Amino acid sequence: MSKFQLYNTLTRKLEDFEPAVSGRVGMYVCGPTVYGPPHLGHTRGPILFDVLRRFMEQQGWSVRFVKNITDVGHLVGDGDEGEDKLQKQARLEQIEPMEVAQSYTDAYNAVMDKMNVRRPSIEPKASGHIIEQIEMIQTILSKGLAYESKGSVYFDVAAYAKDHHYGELSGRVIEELMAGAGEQARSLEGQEEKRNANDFALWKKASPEHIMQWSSPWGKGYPGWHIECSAMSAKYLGTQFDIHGGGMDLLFPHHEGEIAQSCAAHGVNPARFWVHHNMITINGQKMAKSLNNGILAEDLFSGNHALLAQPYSPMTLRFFVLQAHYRSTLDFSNDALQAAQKGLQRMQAAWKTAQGLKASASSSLEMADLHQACAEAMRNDLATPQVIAHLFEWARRINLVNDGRETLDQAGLDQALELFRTYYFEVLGMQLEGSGDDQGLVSAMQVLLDLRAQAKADKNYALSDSIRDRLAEAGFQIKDGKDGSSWSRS
RNA sequence: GGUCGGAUGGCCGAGUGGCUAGGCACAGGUCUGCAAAACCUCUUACACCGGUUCGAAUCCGGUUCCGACCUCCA
Repeated sequence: MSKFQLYNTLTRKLEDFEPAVSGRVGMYVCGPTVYGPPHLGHTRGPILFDVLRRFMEQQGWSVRFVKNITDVGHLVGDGDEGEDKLQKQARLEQIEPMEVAQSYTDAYNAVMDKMNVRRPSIEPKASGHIIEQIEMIQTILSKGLAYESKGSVYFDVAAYAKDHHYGELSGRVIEELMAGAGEQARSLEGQEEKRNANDFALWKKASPEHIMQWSSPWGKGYPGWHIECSAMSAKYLGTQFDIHGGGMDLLFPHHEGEIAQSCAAHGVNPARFWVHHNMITINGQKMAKSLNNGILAEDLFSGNHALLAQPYSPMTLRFFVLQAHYRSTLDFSNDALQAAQKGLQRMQAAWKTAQGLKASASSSLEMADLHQACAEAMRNDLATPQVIAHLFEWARRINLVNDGRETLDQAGLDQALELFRTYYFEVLGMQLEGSGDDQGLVSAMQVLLDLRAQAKADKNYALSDSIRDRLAEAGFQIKDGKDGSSWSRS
């Protein structure tokens, strides 16, 4: 059996993955910055790392999965209110940043739940780990790799680069960064306090209108963008853990900064494997506010968006995302989503069919080969598109058996059901949709099917067709088979 | 400008040198009172130009386009 191979951005190669501590995996993934409702871009990473976690658990490893919530930083007068206005308002009318962060955290998790993304083992908030971050900054300061400047603390990239390789993850060359950063970076706030344009903030002095701020040895302020991940991952997973994940857009400067901070403070790269997923585009273009093509997850689910022809369910989204490899860009379009939706329906129908199959005395086809193929695909850098292709082949075989063209004995049938359960539900984390149908609905539908069967027996086709058509309008599809009729949501 | 990654059949999308991924759409067929569903068939597409090789979508070089990052970003 081949080993589990995972692409490591650090080495830009596929490598055999084994947990450093036998049987136990530590994984940290950069979570959302909760300053707005989750959009489609926020869905791919969570789905990928959920699948990675599920797969590793299926290998028998226990996974501690940490995903942070970034709730510090901006949140400065979200509605553009001036300071005066803010101060004059009654306290309860003021924007309370924690409340804003909480509501977006809830919105994020609601979307995750719908997509059947399991909650992490630990979901630490940056605001709850200010002390750890301050301690880490002090450690870096004590090593002479950071400096204080006007109430802020900056990481000294030039000093760090003397003994370390700054840029090892992103492939940036420090000299070029030093040379090129000049022009564009000048306009940024706070540049004049830095020794070098590439230095990044570990701690930022809070301006008066900055509502979220904490006391520190350097005065009131708030932590820099990269330090939270370093501090929290070290706290919950140790100074070095197995996997650090995130989007490719975080490669630089965020993850490069994390590596630098951790190497400075702890002397090691925090993660053995760095795993990055690619971006999502819409009709071939990147999502951007200026292009007005950003789609919120909830918009996709409701279909309430100019670019969407119809709603698409959370499972359609999950299925769609998994049909592309995580390191490829993935393009959203109505055509592509509709194709995914159709395929998903076919897959689910095959599962229902499989559950109703009766065993034959002997098997005319194998199922073990598919099981093997799915396992191989997953071990090959999480080749979920290939797993799905194999599951479609599984569906084809199930349908052949259902049509009486092939047979499965009890063992083969059990094996078939087990395969689908393992890979479709457990590893890919798919869920049946429409499973919210209660028993009353099922019974009522059976009454209608019985009436229609009677009408057909009486050759009253006007009536039987009317039942079928009206149910279709109501969103239920009737399927006539040899052994009677069944229904599904269309 | 720098760094990195792409260009695959009508659409999406796998493909880690030889063994035609898969889905959707279209078309033909089986089945059916008619449909739908299901099943079968739809028998090779890889930006361009060179090169390496017995053999290249896959490796090397060049060209043209596209994208991400370099500034908050999943």
